Amino acid sequence: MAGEKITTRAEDYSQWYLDIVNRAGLSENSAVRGCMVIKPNGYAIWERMQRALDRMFKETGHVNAYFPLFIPKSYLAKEEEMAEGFAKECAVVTHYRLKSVPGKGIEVDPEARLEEELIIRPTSETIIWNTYKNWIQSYRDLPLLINQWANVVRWEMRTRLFLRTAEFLWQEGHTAHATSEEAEEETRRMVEVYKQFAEDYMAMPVLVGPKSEGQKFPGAVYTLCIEAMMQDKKALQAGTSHFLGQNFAKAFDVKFQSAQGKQEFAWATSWGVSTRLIGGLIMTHSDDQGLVLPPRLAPTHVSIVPIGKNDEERKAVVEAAQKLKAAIQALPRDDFFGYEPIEVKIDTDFDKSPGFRFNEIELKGVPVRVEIGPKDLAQNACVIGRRDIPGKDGKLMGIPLAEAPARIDALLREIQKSLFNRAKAYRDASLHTCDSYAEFQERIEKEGGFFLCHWDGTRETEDKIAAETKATIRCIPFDRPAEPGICMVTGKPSKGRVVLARSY
RNA sequence: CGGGGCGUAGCUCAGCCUGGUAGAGCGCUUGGUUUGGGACCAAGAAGUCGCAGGUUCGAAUCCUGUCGCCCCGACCA
Repeated sequence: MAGEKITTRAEDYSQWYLDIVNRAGLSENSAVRGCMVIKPNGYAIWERMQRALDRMFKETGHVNAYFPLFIPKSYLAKEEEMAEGFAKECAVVTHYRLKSVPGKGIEVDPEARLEEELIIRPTSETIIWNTYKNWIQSYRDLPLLINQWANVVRWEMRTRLFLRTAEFLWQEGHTAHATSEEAEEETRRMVEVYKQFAEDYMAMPVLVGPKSEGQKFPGAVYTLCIEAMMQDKKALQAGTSHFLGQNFAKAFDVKFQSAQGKQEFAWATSWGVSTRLIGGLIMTHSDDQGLVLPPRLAPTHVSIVPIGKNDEERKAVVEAAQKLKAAIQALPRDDFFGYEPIEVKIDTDFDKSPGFRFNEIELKGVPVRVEIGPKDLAQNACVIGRRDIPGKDGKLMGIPLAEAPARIDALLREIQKSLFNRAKAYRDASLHTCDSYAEFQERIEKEGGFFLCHWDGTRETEDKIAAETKATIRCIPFDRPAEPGICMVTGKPSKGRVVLARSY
């Protein structure tokens, strides 16, 4: 396995993605169809994401709680649109006991059929609003701002590691408010939190805005999203925030008494991001050498590679590496790394050649690599390599060891910025304005990308475009120019441009 | 659920057409030599050939069934 190069993006983009996931040890397919095992290297990235997001949720007034995995089947039926949207992909629990059958092993005990079948949550609105009914009586109980970190199951027909799996990890925020305005504010606030997380931590530029009617969450009045462009120019829905109106309050009879003494239904939002973000992270930054991680989400920030031929040399370079590690970790901490120390690993695997070790570290996406060999030590220096410029090109030679910690600290911040800038330049270069449907059809096929086009706002036209081009309306960006025009398909009036793209 | 492909060592795969002792490369283990961009030598461990049945003196190989995986399509807030 080691020693082999990964498939290049130009050769086969899907295979490249799978190679990165495999070789960087992020996840693998499990014995259960459609379900992945998240391996330690992959889970460490998720933990970093969780930490940053959780802090942002707390800062906006939310608290965590936990609701059950199982949902009575009848709950799903209470909100009609949701039932319709999710019915086709629900796993159902029908029995609560097995029995041992001599000669046949273990079988489901037919005597142990559940009176009411349970579905495994595809999302938790129903069980949560059923609970909120008991929690909300007065306007003084509002707003209720709750988040949960959980797993959900959606029985997908075709799965891809991280991007679409039958079971995945996510967070789902579920809030209740006294007024429509407050709930809409919350919906907007949380999509902005997602944007900030995507751009500041993942270094992944996103478009922000509502989904079209055809693409919104079932049960929502409207859905806001962040939408990112991958390196193959396909779109990835990276996070969604839904304004649910009073749909769930009505379905579960959640009323409160207002200050004026009236009984009113509560207003709801829900919002979520998932382990899919890891797929987005990979496809935004990684290259043909392997994974590239933005420093703020990298589990290891710096790998030090001591180089030496014999015990005497090795002892000296390892000592220098340890001293450097201590000096880096003693740097003052700030918000950039969440007030945590810079993570430094020392790679003492002298049995492998230095070249092999450099390549392995690049493959794993570590942002900064430091090389310390006898030649460096002779002049009290080291070599610093940056992952965003792989190979020898990114090496800074002869950095004095005394200066190295400060240089590394600055470099990590620079890499974070440069990854974002590079991704944004790439995205912007493939963000086109297009007024002719014929031109759109040709370009979406030949070059791909995001296309800002006029659309008449109807479901029929959206469906027609999807059927003919496999492209969907990804987002109606908030910052689109207020520029009325005519729909490129039907010639009917359009209020402004929407973003069309093929997507994951 | 339709169309195509594939199940042989941890991984990638050859062997199957034309039945006759289970193979290679990588990885792994041990020992030695190496080490500044994917080192080398030697020895070694490792496989119910997806599963079940059938044909045959004899099946990885032929036949039937079955399970699983991958790709394309349908589906996907």
